[in-house]
Amino acid sequence: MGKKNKIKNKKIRNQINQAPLTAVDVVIFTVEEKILKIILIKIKSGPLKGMWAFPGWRVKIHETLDKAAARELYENTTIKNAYLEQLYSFSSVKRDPVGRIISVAYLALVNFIDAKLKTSSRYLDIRWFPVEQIPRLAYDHKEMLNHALERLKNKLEYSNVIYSLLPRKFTLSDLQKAYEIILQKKIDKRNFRKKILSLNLIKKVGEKRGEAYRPANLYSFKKRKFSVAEIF
Amino acid sequence: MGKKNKIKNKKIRNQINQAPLTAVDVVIFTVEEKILKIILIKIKSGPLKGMWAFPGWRVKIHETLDKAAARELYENTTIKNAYLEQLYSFSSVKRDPVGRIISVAYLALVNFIDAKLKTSSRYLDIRWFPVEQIPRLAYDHKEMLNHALERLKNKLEYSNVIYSLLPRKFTLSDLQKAYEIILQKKIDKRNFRKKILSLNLIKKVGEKRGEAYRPANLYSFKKRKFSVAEIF
DNA sequence: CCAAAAGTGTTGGGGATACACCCATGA
DNA sequence: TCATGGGTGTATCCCCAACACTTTTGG
Repeated sequence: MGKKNKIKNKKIRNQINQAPLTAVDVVIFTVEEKILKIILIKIKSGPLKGMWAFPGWRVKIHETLDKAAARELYENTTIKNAYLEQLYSFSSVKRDPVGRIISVAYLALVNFIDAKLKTSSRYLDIRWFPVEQIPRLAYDHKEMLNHALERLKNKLEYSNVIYSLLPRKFTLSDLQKAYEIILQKKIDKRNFRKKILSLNLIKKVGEKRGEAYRPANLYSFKKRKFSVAEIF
Repeated sequence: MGKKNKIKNKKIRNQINQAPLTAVDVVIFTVEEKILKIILIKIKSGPLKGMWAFPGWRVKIHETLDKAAARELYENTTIKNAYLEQLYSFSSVKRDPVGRIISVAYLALVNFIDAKLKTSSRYLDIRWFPVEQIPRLAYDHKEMLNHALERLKNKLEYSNVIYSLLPRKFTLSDLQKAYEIILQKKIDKRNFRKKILSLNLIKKVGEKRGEAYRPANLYSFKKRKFSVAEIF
C-alpha cells in the first residue's frame, strides 16, 4: 500500500470519525382497552442487547427524515398512512455506546386495529407496552418518551389529531375516553359534547353500537386530515 | 495496493456515501429601531457562492447540537448566553447541492446592543437584515425562516422569551412595541399593561428615560430566564 | 401654553366550568 | 323492573376586547 493511499485512507477515516451519524426513532402511540400504549423493540446485539427501545434506524443517503420515519413505521406495523410528526433531535455525545449517533425522534399515532406488529430479524422482540408500565429504556429513550407525551397532550388541545388514534366510526364516549386517557383527567360529559359538536369536525353515521343497554350514536370525522383548531 | 485494502477502502467510502452529514443553522433574531432583524452571511465558495444564508456549520464529533448552535452563535456575534432553542431538522435530499446534509435549525434571540457582528474568514460577509427585506436565500433557508417566525410568534404568546430581545431596562412602551413588531399587530395600551403587570414577571426600577416630554418608568424582568406563562 | 408620549378604569360578550336528571335498551 | 351507559340545558364566572381622557414634562 503506497503512502498516498495511506493518507487518503486516513483522511476518509477522519471524515467518518468527525461526523456524527443520523438515525430516526419513532414513538408510536395507540389507544387500546382504555390504555395508552407504545411500541417497543428489544435490541438484538451490541452492548445494549436485550434492552427495550423505540424502533429506529439509520437515515439512508437517498431518503428524507420523514421518509425514514414512515419506512420505520411501515416496517414495524404495516401501516402506511398514519399521523407522523417530527418531534425533536437528540444529540448527547454518549447517548449511544456504539458510536456518535444523532437521533431525530418522530411521533406516530395509529389506531390499534390497523397496526399489525411485524417481527423483524432486526430485533429480538416487538410489543405494545402501556405507557404506565414501561421497562427501563435504552439510550435516552425515556427522555424521548417524555417529549412525545408532552407533545401529544399539547397537540390534542389545539388540533384534531386524535382522529388518527380512533377507528373510522366511534361513539362520543369513545372519543371522550381517548381524551381522558391521554390528558389524564376527567372531562365533563355535557361540556365535552357541546365543545366537540360545536367544532363541526365530526358527523353522525348510523345508530349502531348496541352492545348492551342503550345503543350509542356512531360518529366519524368529516376529514381524516390534520387540522388545527381550538379543542379544550 | 492489495485487494484487501481496496475492499476496506471501498467499504469506508460506502459508509460515507450512505450517511448524510449533519449541520446546524442558526436563525438569530433581534429588534432594532422598531424592526425585527436577522443575521445572514454570504457564502464564500461552492456553487452557491455569493448567496445569503443563515450562519451554520457541520456538527463536530464531540459536541451536541445545542453546543454546535451556541458555538455558531458565539462565533458570529460574540454572544455567549442568549436564548437558544432547537427548531426543526430539515432533510430534503437535494437541499444542498454539494452533498447530502441534514440541517438542524436553531432559533436565537439576542438584544442588538450585545451582538457584535464578527466577520469570519468562513464567509464573504455578514449583516443584519430586516425580516421584511430578505434577499433570496440559499438552500431551504426561506422555509427555515418561516418556521422560525412562526415559532417566535407562538412562543411570544405563551412565554416570557421576549426578555432576551430587550435591554435590561425598558419602558412598557418599549415592551409593547417589541410585541407589536413581532406579532405584526396593534395592541391596546391599557389591556397590554393590565396583562403584563398582572403576570408579575417585571418590576419597576427607576424613573429615568426622560428623552423628551413625560419620562416613562423603567422596568426589568424579575428573572431573565425562560419560563412559560400565559401572555395574551 | 403647547406638543408629545405616559398613564389610567369600566363595560359587555363569549367561552369555559359546574352541576343533575331523564332516556333507551337488554336481560 | 332494573341496571347500565346514552343523552341533554342552565347559571355563573372570568378573561378578553373595546374604548377616551388626564397627566407630566420640555421647549
